[in-house]
Amino acid sequence: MTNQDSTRRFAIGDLASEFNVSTRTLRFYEEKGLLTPERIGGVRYFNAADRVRLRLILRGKRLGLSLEDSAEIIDLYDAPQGGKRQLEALLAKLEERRDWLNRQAQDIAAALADLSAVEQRCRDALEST
Amino acid sequence: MTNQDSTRRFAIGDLASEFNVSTRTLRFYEEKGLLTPERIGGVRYFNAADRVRLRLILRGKRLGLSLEDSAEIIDLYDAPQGGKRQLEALLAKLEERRDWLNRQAQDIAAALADLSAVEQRCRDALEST
DNA sequence: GTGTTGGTTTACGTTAACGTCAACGTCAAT
DNA sequence: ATTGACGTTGACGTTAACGTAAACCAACAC
Repeated sequence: MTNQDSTRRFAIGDLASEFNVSTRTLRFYEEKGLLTPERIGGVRYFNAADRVRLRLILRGKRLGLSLEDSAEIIDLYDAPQGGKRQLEALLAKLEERRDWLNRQAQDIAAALADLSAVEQRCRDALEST
Repeated sequence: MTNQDSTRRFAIGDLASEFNVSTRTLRFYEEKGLLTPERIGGVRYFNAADRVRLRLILRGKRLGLSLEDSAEIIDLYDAPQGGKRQLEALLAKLEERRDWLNRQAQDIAAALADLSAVEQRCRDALEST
């Protein structure tokens, strides 16, 4: 049962093809401190945590975040430790993020509404053919 | 009652401050064919349609679209005319867009879920203080 | 008439996020 | 021993989306 567990390591090519990004991209992410693969004889080996971070980075990208923003957020996520002061600051940041995500959701809802309207006009136009 | 109506024109500075973008940005958008202001003695005057397009462009940006993508979509929206063939092609494109928007919504939902989890851990950590 | 405000064009600069070589090492298979 | 697949480090190239500066015009305020 200890197969797909958290001790697994991934070569750069494997991770790249799994997430459909280039190896260059992964090296770039390491360079930027977004990923921190282990090095064995110069060769990179990514672990499960790196994989999770990569997933979050790519989701962030899809949502229109810069790598820097994603990095900041992910670091926040990894960080629920520290004093009361720190934790409260973290909660505040999380609140900001939540607001942002809700605004994004509103934009999407609006876009979907617009799209439906256009679609309707389009169907009407097809009717009158 | 004909005040804020569709015949209004906007100077570049007005539109810029209303949408909180630079005038450079508006000129750039014109250059790219995203906006097509009228010219009176060399000076740009934007109309209500330009304003709508600008709103859509900025929403597209927030959702992570490139200007080119936004342009294509907006042009689609403006275009429900043409033959049956065209209309059906348009419907297909709209469907793609809808799928994309739904995926975006899923990403947001996932991000919100993650955020809630972190928030919970954070509150727990605050409890044990 | 001389600022101040708001517009114009032209053109070079900048940043992010990689792409794209080049030149090289390494290990297993033929 | 050489071929091929996979890895490495530079280092320069590219594209999008503007920023920024220079040099200019037009109108209005004082």
